[in-house]
Amino acid sequence: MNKRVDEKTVQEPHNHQLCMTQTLRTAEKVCLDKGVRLTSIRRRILELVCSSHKALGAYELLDLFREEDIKAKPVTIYRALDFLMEAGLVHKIESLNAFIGCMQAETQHETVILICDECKNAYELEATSVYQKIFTMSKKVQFTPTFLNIELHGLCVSCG
Amino acid sequence: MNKRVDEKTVQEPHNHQLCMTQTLRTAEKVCLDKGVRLTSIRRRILELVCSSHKALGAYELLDLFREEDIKAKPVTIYRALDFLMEAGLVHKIESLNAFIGCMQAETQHETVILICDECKNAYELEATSVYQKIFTMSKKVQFTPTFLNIELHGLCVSCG
DNA sequence: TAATGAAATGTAATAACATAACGTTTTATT
DNA sequence: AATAAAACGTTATGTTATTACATTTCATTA
Repeated sequence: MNKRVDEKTVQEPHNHQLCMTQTLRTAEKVCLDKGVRLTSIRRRILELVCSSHKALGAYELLDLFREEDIKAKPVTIYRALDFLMEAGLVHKIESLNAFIGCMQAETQHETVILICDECKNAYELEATSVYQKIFTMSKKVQFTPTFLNIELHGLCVSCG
Repeated sequence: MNKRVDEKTVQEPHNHQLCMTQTLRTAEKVCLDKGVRLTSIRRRILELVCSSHKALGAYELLDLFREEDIKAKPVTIYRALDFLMEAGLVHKIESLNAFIGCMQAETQHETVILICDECKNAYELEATSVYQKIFTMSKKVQFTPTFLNIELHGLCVSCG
């Protein structure tokens, strides 16, 4: 059992081992489809990001990564995170300068990120209609949208 | 005419001198109502933030502020920004680590921030129904919302 | 109106987050 | 095996933000 998993604070209680296994399998598939390489460093950092549903900072990930590779430097982590974000396997939570694994990298995800300010768990809620509404609004003022970021802070069911 | 104003890139062309005057007047009123003090430092930093519709970083503001107070330090700016954000007079754009003045501090503002990635102008669009929808969604998963941040990147009418 | 306490500001140091530049190694392809 | 591109190593530094503590300013009231 992974010590970093705190199932009580995950929004929907789940078998996290299975959750991770599936996420990693999806990652393999996504990278294969895209013709990009999920190297051992990238894979390991994805595992660390996904080892819980807590948003982790780059330097927290660095500390964890250093448990196995003492010589790792910040840029190692940032390069891996850039790759993983590009592949849609990891998202950055801008308001925390922290990162979460994406549990639905394959499927469409126009999502709102729910962030518990107590336990720092974060997860995504599909919100396509919200995206559509905002895109429509923006077009009315002749704004050409490229990327939408929605972050909702609050307390999760366990902490609220 | 203020050299920092670039009217072409403001979404709705406007008399920016008037825009600033009104924003500052609103700020006075908001602070009076709240019983908090809009000191000269705070007022000056609000003026700088509002001198254009571009999102400005704290250190950009520091450089501008230092034109008048060479001894100013980062914490001077951050303290003023904290105060102004608390009062709802300034918003932080998390995805840019930058700040904008709020043109509607008095009235309700459940807004989407539109950010032009070309000219860096940013402005707010009222989106109450979007907020309601997201709050409703979050409550369905027993999440207690406190603060919602919506940032839309793209190109404004002048740059698109 | 002087005493007082709270709020605001000054100052120095440092923490936290992120990237640039350049050399070396690994990998896939020929 | 030669080659070129991608990935990674290493050092340094740039950027954003806060902590801690001293001093000053301000509003209150004794």
